[in-house]
Formats: sequence, structure tokens, C-alpha cells
Amino acid sequence: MVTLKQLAKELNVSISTVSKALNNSEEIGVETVKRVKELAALYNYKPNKVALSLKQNKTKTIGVIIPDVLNHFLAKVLFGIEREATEQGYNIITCISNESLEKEISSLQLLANGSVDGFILAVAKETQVKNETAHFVKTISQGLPIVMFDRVANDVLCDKVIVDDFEATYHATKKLIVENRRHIAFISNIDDLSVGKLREKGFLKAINEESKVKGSVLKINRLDDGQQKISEFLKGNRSIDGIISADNSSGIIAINTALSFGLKVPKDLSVIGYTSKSMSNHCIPRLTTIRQHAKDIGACAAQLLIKRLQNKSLNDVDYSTKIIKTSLIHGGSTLS
Amino acid sequence: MVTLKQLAKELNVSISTVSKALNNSEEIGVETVKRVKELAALYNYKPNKVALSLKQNKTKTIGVIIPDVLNHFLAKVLFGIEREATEQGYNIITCISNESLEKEISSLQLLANGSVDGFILAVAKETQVKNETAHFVKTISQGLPIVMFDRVANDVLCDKVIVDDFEATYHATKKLIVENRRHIAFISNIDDLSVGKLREKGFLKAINEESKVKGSVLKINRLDDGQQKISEFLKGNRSIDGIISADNSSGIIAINTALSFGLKVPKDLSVIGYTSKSMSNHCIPRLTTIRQHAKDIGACAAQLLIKRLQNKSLNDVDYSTKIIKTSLIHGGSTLS
DNA sequence: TTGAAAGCGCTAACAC
DNA sequence: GTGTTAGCGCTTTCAA
Repeated sequence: MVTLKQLAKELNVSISTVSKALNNSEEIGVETVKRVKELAALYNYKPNKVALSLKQNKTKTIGVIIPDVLNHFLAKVLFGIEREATEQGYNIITCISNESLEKEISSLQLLANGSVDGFILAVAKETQVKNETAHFVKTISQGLPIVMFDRVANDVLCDKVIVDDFEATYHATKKLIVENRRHIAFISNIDDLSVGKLREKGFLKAINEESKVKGSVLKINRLDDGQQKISEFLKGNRSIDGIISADNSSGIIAINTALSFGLKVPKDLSVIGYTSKSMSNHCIPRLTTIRQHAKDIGACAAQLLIKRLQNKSLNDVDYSTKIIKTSLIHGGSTLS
Repeated sequence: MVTLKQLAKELNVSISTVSKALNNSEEIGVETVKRVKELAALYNYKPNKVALSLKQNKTKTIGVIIPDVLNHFLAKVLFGIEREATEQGYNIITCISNESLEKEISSLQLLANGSVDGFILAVAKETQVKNETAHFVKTISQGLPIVMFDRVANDVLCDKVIVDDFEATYHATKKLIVENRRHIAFISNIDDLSVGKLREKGFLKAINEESKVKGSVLKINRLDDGQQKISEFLKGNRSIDGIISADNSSGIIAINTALSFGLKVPKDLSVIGYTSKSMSNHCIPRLTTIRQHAKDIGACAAQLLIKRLQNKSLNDVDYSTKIIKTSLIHGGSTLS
């Protein structure tokens, strides 16, 4: 990499002249500017990012801590973050907490040494289960803002971007009720996450509002064999005629299982899930889906963080929680 | 963030004394070391990463350029890279090329300003189609090593990690032939990728070795409706009794479609795909799958790069290409 | 045993 | 219009 020093030497001018010329300073003569720029272009000069970061005490880099990149939703949020960040001239350093509190803490600490200007993260499962928040508070108090998305720690004061999980699941359940379904099951393998709990609550509210509708809940451990669990469940509850799936796989498995029993979808059984677009065609008919607009969530989180980074005057009072509305996409596994 | 300067001031010693004490230099008296370390611990001192990078002219950061994080395979490789990198004390800056040559070039340029010590990447689709390699060569000549995985540019001299796509697809096809399948279809929506082509070649080789076996190929554009395409294809080719899917969805869709036609799997139709574990249960029976060990690919790529970064004596002669062997996982969609 | 000083690459206030 | 200088936070050589 060429440095200002080398350019200066070759041009027989001082380093600061070169610097100013490249930064279009008014002070420098047009002729000099031209000479400098030509040589810089020739050598493909680019200002050293590290030196700039040191000088300006900001890295233009965001630390992103994702619990699990194999989760399609989270990967899509990452995609949204990356795009927005890149557009605004920020890089992202990605850490994968693997749902572990310890890894989450170490990632936070590791990057809180000047590597990044702030964080975007979804809280790890273990962290939510143990309800641990000290590491977040500490990071923020060190001057590194955090934006949480999807899985948030309610007690921590910071910007947040969430989905209307409760509302969306409530309305999805209502929709099945309107379709005249009388025994609706809620299937979830994310019972331990805040979003999983919210979705269940939304479901239960809708069920409890209707005396003639029966509700059942099936919780699946992630280590369980989903196909087998769902198969047993449906066999043991023959009256089920509607299903809400809280995670991105159970709805698909439920449809395929029901079909293998000879049931007709959506005639005998109506299903709605939180599956992503690319998976929603893994059953015939396609799954009717609650879209979370993951990309928008990522973009929104990035915007919130960058805004805060660039506007020092924002103070603790200004923390905002953005709710990204879901949409219901009809896929054929429901009547309409 | 506390700096050496602040510690020095408070302790009434010089900056260099503090630095040496914290780095366990023999020069400094035990008593001083103790005092320094205590205060550093109290203030939770951490050496500023940016300053270290500037001083040592290396960032301990790897640039990772992924064509698409929503691709489960690529996401899993990213996971493998992240884990190995973290273990070895490296951070990763992730860029998503979105299969675009332009974004790939700009990501490379953007990080080649001192932000990273080297790159791990899979070549974008557009780059492969246009057979563009100049940007890779330029980056390497600037002293930033590249490790390519999965989708590689053969002409570029660098370390590579690939899968035995040709072999694996050849053997999978052979397996169907041994099962006495007589009309085997190859379905792919990744025809434009190097790996897609290799898989097709492996398929064709196996087919061409057997005169009594008929082969058909269905190429799906990513914008097409996969369900519809596959449905039409199977309807138009009733004799098909075996399917090899090159991508991670077509195999699942094919099974579900066949079942909806009333066919029995695997009795009437045998299917093998490249699907990932989490998706392989999106059909009943489960899809027999060629596992690519994506995590291992990522780990291997990271190891290769870090080894090169730490061993300046490695020269161009030493470039290696690692082949990660696939495994065939029986899932019920084949007879054995 | 400790400290002063140089330097990594850059910017900017201040001289000339 | 151009150059000198200091300083961002750190390591390291050399001097005391």
C-alpha cells in the first residue's frame, strides 16, 4: 500500500500538502492538486483505514452479534444490516454467539476495544433463559451503543427493533377461527425465546376469546425429531383442523404429515406458519405465511445505530423501539 | 476506554513502563508490575485494537465475501469460518456480494485499505458467468492473500477449498442405477455456477456409462416457480423413476410433487439431493442427502488463510487445493 | 529498573 | 500556497 509519505517524497512536497490536495483543500494550488492526484491515481493510493480510525477515534465499523446464521430469519436480518451499513459507508464485523451467553459476552468484550463503534444484536437463547443483562449495560456505559432486534432484553435501555409477534399470531389464529376451525393447535420449537412466548400468548388470547374453539399446544425441543413429534401429536388429536406454527419448519412438516395421513389441506386442515419464502414451497399446497420482513428489520436496526453514532446529541431519553409490521401471505394452506 | 497514558499518569510512571509491565517484560520490577496490573484490572484496561493494528501493520481481521447468506450452505460455511477464526484470535468482516461482480469488486477494494489481512470468498455468480478474475489477481498482488471455497476461479493462483462435486454426483447417480432405476432426471437451479456444472457432468458421466439407462435434465431459472416447473416436468416424463437434485430445494419439491401425484417414494421414485440437514425433513420420507460438510469447508479455508498470514515464507509455489469429501446420508427417499 | 523518543499513517492547527 | 508540528495509542530501541 502506498502512503502519503511516499507520494510526498516522489513529488518533492510535504506530507500535509499531499493530504490537503487529496482532500480538496482550498489552500493548495490547482497545479499542485493536479500533480498529486495524478500520482495518487497512478499508484492507486487509498487512505489507510486503520490510521484514519486511530486519528478520528471511530472505525465506521459495526459489530453484529447473531445467535445463529443458519436460522433463515436471522440470516436475512444480517443481509439487511449489511446492505444498509454498506450503503452508509460502514463495515460489519460478524460474531456468531451460537445461542451461548458466554460467547455473547466474549464477543462484546472482544470488540469493545476500539474495533467497532457500536453493536447490533439479537439476544442469545441462553441469555434470555438466564435473563442476564449486565454485559449489555456495561457495554453501553462504555460508550458503545447497542441496537437489539427481534429478541430483545426489555430491561436494557437501548434502541430496539421488533416484530408484532403477539398481534400477528393473534390475527392469524383469528383467521383460522373465521374459517370455522374448531380445534386449533399451536406448534413451536422456539418456546424458550421471547418471540416464541409472545407468539404463544397471541395464540392463546385468540383462543380464549372464543368459547367454542379448542386450543392445543405442542412444544418441540430442538433436539427432538420434529417429524415424529408432530406425527404422534396429530394422531393423538384427530379433531385438529387448524395449526399455527411459531417456527419456520413445523408448519411445513405438519402439512406434509397430514397429507401422508390422507388429510386434505386446506379442506380438512388449515395451516399458517412463520416460514420464510424460500421454504414455503416445501409443501403442496404452499404454506400460508406470516412474513416478518427480516431485511427491513436489519435495515432499520442499522439506521437506528448509525443515526445514534453520528448524532452525539441523542441522549438516553431518545431511545426508540420500532415495530416492523408483519404481512400475511396466502399460500394455499388456508382457505383464503 | 482507558489508555496507557491515563494509567501512567495516575501511577506516576512513564507510558513505556506501563506498556512493558502489562506485557510481562523482564525489565520491570515485580512491585511496579503488580501496581500497574492492579490499576489496569480496576479500569478494565484493554489495548486499543486500532493502535495495535497500525503499529504492527496487521489487523488480525479476515474479510469474508459471501455471495448470498440466505443460501444455507454458504451460511454454514460462514459459521465454520467464524468459529475457526475466533478460535485463532481473528475477527471477520463480512460482505455480501449478492452474486454481483460489481459488489464483489467494491468489497475487495473497500477492505484492501488496511482493514483486513486477507480474504476468504466464494466467487459470485456474475463473476463466474463473465469469467472475470482481474480483481482477484490485483488484490493478491497487493499482498492480500485470498482463499476461495466452493465456487473457485481456476485460473487464479491461490489456496482453494472445494467439494468433490463431480465424484459425489457421479456416485449418487450410480447408486440410483444400482437400485435399478432406468430413467433418471437431473434437476438443477444452479446451472450457472461452477459447482452446478460439475454436478451435471458427474451425473452425465454415470448415465453415459450405462446404455440401458435414460437421463433427462431439467434446468430451472431461479425466478421460475419451482413447484410448477417440476410438476410439469414430471407429468411430461412419466417414466422417470430416479432424481438427482443439484440444489437444496428441488429434491424436496420433487418428492412432494410426486407424492401429490400418488406416486410412492422410494418404491416408484428414488430421490437424492444436496439439501441441508434442517431442510431434509421437509418431506416424508426424508430426503437422502449428499452432505457437503460446510462447516469443515469454512474451518479449512480459515486455517489455510491464517497459516499463510502467519507464515510469510510460504510462497506462490505452495498454494494448495483442499478437497472436502462429501458423505451420503440415507434419508428414506432411496431404497438404501 | 525506568524513561525518552521514534514511528506506524493520517489530519489539522498553526506558522511561514 | 506550502511546510512544520503535534497527536491519535501503542511498541520498542536506546539511553540513563
